Amino acid sequence: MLSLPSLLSERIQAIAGIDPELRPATRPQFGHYQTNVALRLANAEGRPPREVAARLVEQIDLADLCEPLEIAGPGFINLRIHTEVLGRVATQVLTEPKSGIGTVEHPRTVVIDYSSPNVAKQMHVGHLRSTIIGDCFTRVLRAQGHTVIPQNHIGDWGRQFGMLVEQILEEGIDLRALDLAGAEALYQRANAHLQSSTAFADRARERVVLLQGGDAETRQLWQQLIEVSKAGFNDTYRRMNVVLTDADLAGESIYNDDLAVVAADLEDRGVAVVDDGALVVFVDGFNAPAIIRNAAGGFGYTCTDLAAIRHRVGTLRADRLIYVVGAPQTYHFEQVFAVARLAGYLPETVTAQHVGFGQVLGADGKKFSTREGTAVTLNSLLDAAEREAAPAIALAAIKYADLSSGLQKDYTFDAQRMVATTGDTGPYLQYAHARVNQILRKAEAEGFDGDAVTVLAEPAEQQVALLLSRFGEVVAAVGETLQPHRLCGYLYELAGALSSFYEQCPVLKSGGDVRASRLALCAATRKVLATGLDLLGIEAPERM
RNA sequence: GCGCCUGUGGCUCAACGGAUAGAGCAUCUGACUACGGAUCAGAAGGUUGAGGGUUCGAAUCCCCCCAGGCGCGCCA
Repeated sequence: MLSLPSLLSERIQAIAGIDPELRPATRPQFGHYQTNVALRLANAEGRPPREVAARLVEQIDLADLCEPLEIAGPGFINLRIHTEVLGRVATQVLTEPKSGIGTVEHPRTVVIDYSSPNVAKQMHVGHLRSTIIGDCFTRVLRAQGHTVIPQNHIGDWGRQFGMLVEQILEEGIDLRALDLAGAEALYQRANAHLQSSTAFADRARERVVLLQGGDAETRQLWQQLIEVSKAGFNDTYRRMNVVLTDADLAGESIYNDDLAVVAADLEDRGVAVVDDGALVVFVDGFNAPAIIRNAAGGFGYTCTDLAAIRHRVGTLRADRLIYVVGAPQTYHFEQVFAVARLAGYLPETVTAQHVGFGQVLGADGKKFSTREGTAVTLNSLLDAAEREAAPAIALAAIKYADLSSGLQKDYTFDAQRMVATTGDTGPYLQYAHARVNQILRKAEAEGFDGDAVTVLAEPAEQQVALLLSRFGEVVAAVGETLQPHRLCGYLYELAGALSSFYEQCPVLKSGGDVRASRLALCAATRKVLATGLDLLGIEAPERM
């Protein structure tokens, strides 16, 4: 079914010939929607905007959906939806399984690269955002009918394993008794050892060769480190209530055998050239070449990312790639994408997007770190929020704080502000849901009788219905623009409209058709709040 | 040196080239024998970092500055 806003747009476009860029009205007196289509056409036609608007209003056929169109200001056309139509749409939101979220016409196969912690290190602040944002994308795109393949690109390969394995052997550690925090402590000891002893550094280097060569003992210890780390990651994922599973693990190591293949392929086809002993690709617009293989013969993360693209497009059949990785990596991904295009690993039909996000800052507005100067662990952030509120609320608070402002910006982790139940916060939305749920619970106890929104006499009722009709559009916009804060803003507006509504309009105490209609409106709102919060990865409690 | 991001009321953030720049927090006024006041209604608070330009129209686009952050060949 075509959503109400798209239906209106289509009708206007049929006459105007261009996308009307329909927008919610900026003020109540301007109705429900406005379009500036006449203003834009006036330029091309060389006629006064209001004259153009008058012609359009005469020809556009919207009598079944709207009150008579109005021309206002410099030439805006304002639309006011019939209340019967609003009621019908609100009822559909209640009736339809997907609450107005449209299934996309052309489903895509989307690979989303997110979370990506490193083996033998606890998850830190940086992983918080990637995990929350990626989880939201997975939920939204799946709801739209896309096939989503999350890829948790964990750091399970590289030189650090040389020193880790050597340290394990030297200390005689039994890895089965180790947890992730213990593994991280081991990492730090190994690193210090590496700095202080050239003999150890030499052994670590040799151990890397053994690991790459498939030496059994080395591989076994490496594998055990991964198991220990996975257990730790999964504890955190469970705590965060995200959809990632072991099936989504696709660590760097799985591309190990492809690295030399990619390098040879690029070199053979002349995409890459040897320069200063390294195999590199020069790309226009980049002031440094992409290094595929360093002069020592090693492969860096550029090569790994290229191999991953090849795999994701060639084997997983993805036609959209999304990387949820911090903003500092923007340059890297632009370059990797450019190289992949040159090499043909990324055909024109496949889109690739890096969703860079800003840093999480401490309460002092500076880079988040412990007193010792090390990065703050993700679990300690969850702990901090849980000191302010119950776990389900604390988690909602963190996720909402993370998703509700633009992703590019840094944001300050302020536990007290996040868990506030007033204002634009996760807990406020949860509260709105819990409260409307209480009304419905009582109604259900005495025989729920609202299944259609039929009466919308009050402005507060109309406002709720109007917002409900926009849900599908908002979700579609998030799927397209990858901006979760739009959904947050929408849900906050809906929760506010709901609060105003039940302040002004008694539900249980009203009677007859009005009561039934208001109950249906409540039910539709509860459904959209719960569905919307779920898309953000936030639980909608029945009571608080 | 080059490049990217950010700059909006005291604070935290919206605004997809459009009407009088919107919210929340904090502050001040109101509304409770309540469908849970964890709420609602209202007030006050802005030359959108500065200056030019494009446009019928600029927080938004272009140019030049200023401030802060982050990147830019052999780590990932």
